[in-house]
Amino acid sequence: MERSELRKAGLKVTLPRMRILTILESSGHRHMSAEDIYKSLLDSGEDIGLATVYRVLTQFETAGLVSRHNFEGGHSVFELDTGVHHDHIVCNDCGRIEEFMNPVIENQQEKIAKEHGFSLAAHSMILYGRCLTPDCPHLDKK
Amino acid sequence: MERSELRKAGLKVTLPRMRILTILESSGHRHMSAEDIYKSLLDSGEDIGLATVYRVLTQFETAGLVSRHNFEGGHSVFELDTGVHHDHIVCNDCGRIEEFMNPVIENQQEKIAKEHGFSLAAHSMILYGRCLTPDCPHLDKK
DNA sequence: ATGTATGCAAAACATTTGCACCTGG
DNA sequence: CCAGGTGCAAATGTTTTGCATACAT
Repeated sequence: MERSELRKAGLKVTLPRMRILTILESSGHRHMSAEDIYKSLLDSGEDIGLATVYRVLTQFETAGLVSRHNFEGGHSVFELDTGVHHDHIVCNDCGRIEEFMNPVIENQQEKIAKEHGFSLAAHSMILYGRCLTPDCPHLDKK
Repeated sequence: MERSELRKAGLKVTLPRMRILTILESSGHRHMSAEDIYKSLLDSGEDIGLATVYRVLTQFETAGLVSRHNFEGGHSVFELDTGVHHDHIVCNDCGRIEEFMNPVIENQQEKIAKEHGFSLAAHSMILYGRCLTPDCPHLDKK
């Protein structure tokens, strides 16, 4: 149960935190911006401020419950941290986000860091392209 | 000469544009934020607005003279586009930025896109870590 | 009760835009 | 001369913060 996850992180079990966790778990989209989550809360009738959404997400990130990714265009997306590392490929047209994990790339990253005398702390790897699924809007664009 | 580069891009050869090009060419740092460039202009006594710096950089990016990278923390860095693709590894402590190009990673990216049914348009690959150079401040941090 | 959390509004950034004035070709 | 460029200030979009109030433990 998630109440214990919060307590473990030293966070009080509050309604906003529970609701935000629930949305991240049950929304159809694993990847959501703070604004997405905020709107989703409003839609379900909750009266939770956007500032709280940001505060809670930041705390969750610190606690390792959530991970944040900086996408192009200066906005972040959040997702539940399942503990399994992966990177992302994003469709420029429909916004679809898919996850991948490529061991070859992960290995090369370590190798590159070593070659440059760095100890690797993190990386951001995002592929941008166009998915060719039937409902992707780019097919209609002139 | 760079005047022709500008003309080729359909841009008038103006003082701000020349100055910004010069800074990008001759500054010790290949990677600069808009603010960095703006400050550098002020230091050399130029009276050029920050808005102009952004406008010019955006035009240069469109013209392929400059490339922009979205770094962590929601700010962009710009660099002269030499035509040679590369990615970046950044020191979290001293901000040092080094460039690399790894053919294995580039290949895997194409492969991943294919596997997911995407046509790849671009990618952002940034490694974050700590460089172990003698003057890097992290060595002093307690 | 008491230290945390929250809501709201205001602040902080990075970046963009509207507009009157200036300037390169 | 005149389209395009620039400075400045105001607007944007995203995220953070100050503060008085409300809540979990």
